[in-house]
Amino acid sequence: MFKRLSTKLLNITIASLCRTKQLEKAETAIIDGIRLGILPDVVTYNTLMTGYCRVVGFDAGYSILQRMKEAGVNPDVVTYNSLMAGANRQSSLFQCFDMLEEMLNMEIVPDLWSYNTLMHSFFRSRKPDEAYRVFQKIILQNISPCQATYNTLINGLCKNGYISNAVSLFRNLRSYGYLPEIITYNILINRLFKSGEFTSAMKLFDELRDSGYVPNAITYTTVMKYCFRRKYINKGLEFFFEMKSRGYTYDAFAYCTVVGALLKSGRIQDANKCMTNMVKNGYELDVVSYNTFINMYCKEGKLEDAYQLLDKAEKRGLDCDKYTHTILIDGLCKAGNIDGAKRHLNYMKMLGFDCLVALNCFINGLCEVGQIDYALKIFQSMDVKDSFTYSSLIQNLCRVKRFHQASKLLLSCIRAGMRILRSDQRAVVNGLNLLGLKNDAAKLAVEIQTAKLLHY
DNA sequence: CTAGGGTTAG
Repeated sequence: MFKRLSTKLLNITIASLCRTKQLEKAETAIIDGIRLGILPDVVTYNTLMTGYCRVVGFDAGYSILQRMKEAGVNPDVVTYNSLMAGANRQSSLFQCFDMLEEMLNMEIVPDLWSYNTLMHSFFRSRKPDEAYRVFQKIILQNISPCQATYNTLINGLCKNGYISNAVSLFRNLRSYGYLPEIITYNILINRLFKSGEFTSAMKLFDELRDSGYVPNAITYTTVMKYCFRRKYINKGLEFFFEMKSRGYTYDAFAYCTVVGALLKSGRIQDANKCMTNMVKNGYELDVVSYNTFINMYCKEGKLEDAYQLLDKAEKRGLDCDKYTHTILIDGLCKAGNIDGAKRHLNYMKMLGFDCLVALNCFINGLCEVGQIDYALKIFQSMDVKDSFTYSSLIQNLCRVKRFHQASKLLLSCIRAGMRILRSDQRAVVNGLNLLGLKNDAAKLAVEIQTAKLLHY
């Protein structure tokens, strides 16, 4: 009896340590427990495994499976659900599937959560048909879906372009005996915004309030973000004040959203005040918060402070991401430090990050200092480009009246199926006209129309 | 074990 109670206590300790990412301490606690004769059980290992999946990754989590077998503890359905979730977190459908198969081979019966996770994994990998088949399997096996099943389904349908199906599922939830939760609203509101349906999303937001729910931090952060995107800065800020008045400032998500918008709209002092408030709240900075801070310093022109912060983040053991480096490269370009930007870009490449946005910033920076031909050379060396890449070059080619080159780029952009700013298109056509090249201008206009027909 | 929110370039 005493021992069972102790294992329970051990498990609570491990859970708390894993939640706060203190894996080493969790390991120590297990060893200390064994010394005292408290043996870890399946729950101990499952908890530890979840921790490793979250903090390190799937492989690290999977290695726990070996350890538990060696310790003579048999894995159960939760073990495999946890591994499936770990695989899903790093978007590995095949590993998720492997885990399901391994579970079946071990004659462990999958439960609702196994299917929820598998469905989620299919949706994430853009396989909506397979995902839906998992849902049907749940129903056919007479397992009662839970709220999360429907939430996952609604989110996945939206993500894969079936918004109207998701909306009607949402509307029918009551008839299946489920009340939409706040999380269900949040999912649909976010997805409606993401697909450009601003008005419907805002309507659903009102409906959420009318249904007697109080929006939570996630609802507010979502709504704010898309208000800001539409340049409704003050409207977004009103929501921020409203959420603050409700006490929802326990994490950095809202602050980063607000500061990002303030920086974009040039309200740098306000951004600074906001960040100061965030720090005052005592929240420990994570990578995104650092990025936002670094971005602020760059916009203030304080590159040295920005680099000092990068240093601090790295010393704290945080893994900087592609945003961190892109922000710095853009900062260097905007400060006119092309050599520095080039150096940082090489460093970023060496680290293996996706450099598309950083390269776009660099191209922009090169054009800004008149090195268009160098920018074109970079452009040609890129194997992935987007409309931003084209846009910078087209605008700058127009600026120096190289309209023929601009029109070539414009056409290849549209032919590659990318949307491009109307103002860019006009600039090229008008430019040719201005030079008296009426025929070329007319021809380009026709070619643009034809290319668009094929793609939009 | 689980579903929803944040940061980059025109």
